Amino acid sequence: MARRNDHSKDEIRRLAIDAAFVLLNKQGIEGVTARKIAAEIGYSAGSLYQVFSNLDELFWELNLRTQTKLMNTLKTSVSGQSLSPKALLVSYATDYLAFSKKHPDEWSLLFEHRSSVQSQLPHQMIDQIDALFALVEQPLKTLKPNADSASLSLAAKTLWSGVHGITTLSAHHKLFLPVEGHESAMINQLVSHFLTGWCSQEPMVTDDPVQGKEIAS
Amino acid sequence: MARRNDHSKDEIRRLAIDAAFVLLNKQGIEGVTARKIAAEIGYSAGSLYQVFSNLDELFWELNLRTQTKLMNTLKTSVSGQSLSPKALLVSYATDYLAFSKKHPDEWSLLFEHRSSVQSQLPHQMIDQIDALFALVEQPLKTLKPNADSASLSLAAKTLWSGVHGITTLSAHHKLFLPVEGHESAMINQLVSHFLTGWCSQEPMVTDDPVQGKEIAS
DNA sequence: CTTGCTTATTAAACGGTGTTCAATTAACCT
DNA sequence: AGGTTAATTGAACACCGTTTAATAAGCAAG
Repeated sequence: MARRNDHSKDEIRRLAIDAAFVLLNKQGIEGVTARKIAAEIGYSAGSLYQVFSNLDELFWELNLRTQTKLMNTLKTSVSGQSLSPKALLVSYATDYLAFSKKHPDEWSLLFEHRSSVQSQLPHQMIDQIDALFALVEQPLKTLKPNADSASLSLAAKTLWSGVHGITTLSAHHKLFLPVEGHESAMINQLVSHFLTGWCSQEPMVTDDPVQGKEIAS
Repeated sequence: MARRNDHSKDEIRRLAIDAAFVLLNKQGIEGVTARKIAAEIGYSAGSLYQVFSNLDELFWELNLRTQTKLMNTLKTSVSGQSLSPKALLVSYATDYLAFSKKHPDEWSLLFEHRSSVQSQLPHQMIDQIDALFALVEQPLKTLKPNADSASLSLAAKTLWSGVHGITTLSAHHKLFLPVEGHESAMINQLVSHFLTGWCSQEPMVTDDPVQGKEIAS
């Protein structure tokens, strides 16, 4: 058959992404294949290549969708409430962890997918990342109103990397399989202690206790 | 051909793992395929299944090898030196990060590989993990000699999850691509602040600032 | 209304993957 | 020497992403 004109290219793109997202959550990453997506939307696999240059492009779209969803979750869950800076950060972190548990395959794809053609992430993705760190920096700025932008950015990245570490190890059941269910306590501990240390920190500390140790490239 | 008796089963197993390890580092995870491994050791792909029940089993062996190597790196790099607890932890963390940069594919396989048949990790792997956390708990115990085993364990897991988070986001170029090269500063900051907070902590704090927030399973 | 052009669509093919299996045959045992 | 055992392999199977030639539906012009 040819030129059915049932759907425009944009419609097919959206249909494919929708179907792939459902497949991702139903069957996991391995379940998202060109032929399955195509079958799901009533087209053949080849047709996908009229709309995506390759499957990687579709995976980027899935990840963008996941990240948008994650950001909306974080933003809306604390909306209205007026929490202390620390409570706010713990709340964000808890939601981050909860999201990874609720949508494990979306989360895995977001952080595990490696583009074969490592171009650079789409600007919408960068925007989402910026928005995430803006969210984290906000309560930090409340705690340290005089901190400059660079140190706020660094603190946010450090803290959130820690939260991400707890989340990713928990999600993949790595490194401490036997003892689970302690993630919540770990998040509380990490945020609490980091904030205590950060707030009690002398401004402008070089902070390099191990001399002569450099990272080998 | 049949029954060449060139090698025993154990020898073939070892040959295959060796070849796969070389392939992993030369061609990345995608480069480790049954046919390539077999060709490398002068056998056919089918022969691998006389020695492994499937390729997953071989991947476990690769990961075990990587983890052992990582542990040896951590242990030997600070041997002899007498560092402060904090400097010791920073040193471990720096080595952890450096390892991920030096052997990116080994590291990726270790933390990204998902067994299709999710049995349970081999006991040697569990032993290595225990050894890692023993290493981390040691300086923590120096800092807090009276801490009970459970809180030491929790602190070690929390701190190391944070270190792992920095490492994994750095290794995968995720979440903060634009600003790189700050990993070292982040590690220093994380360890410093966490230790400050942990040491100044009142013993037996329930530590739950956000009430009514539970993680949805 | 028919002709012809355009192009969306697909089935088939290509080279790859992990895995299985019948056939082969070398090594061992009697 | 002959028979048994089992290591080894090539081919097959069912997938995968991707490409492509063939098809045919829609459209524009005559």
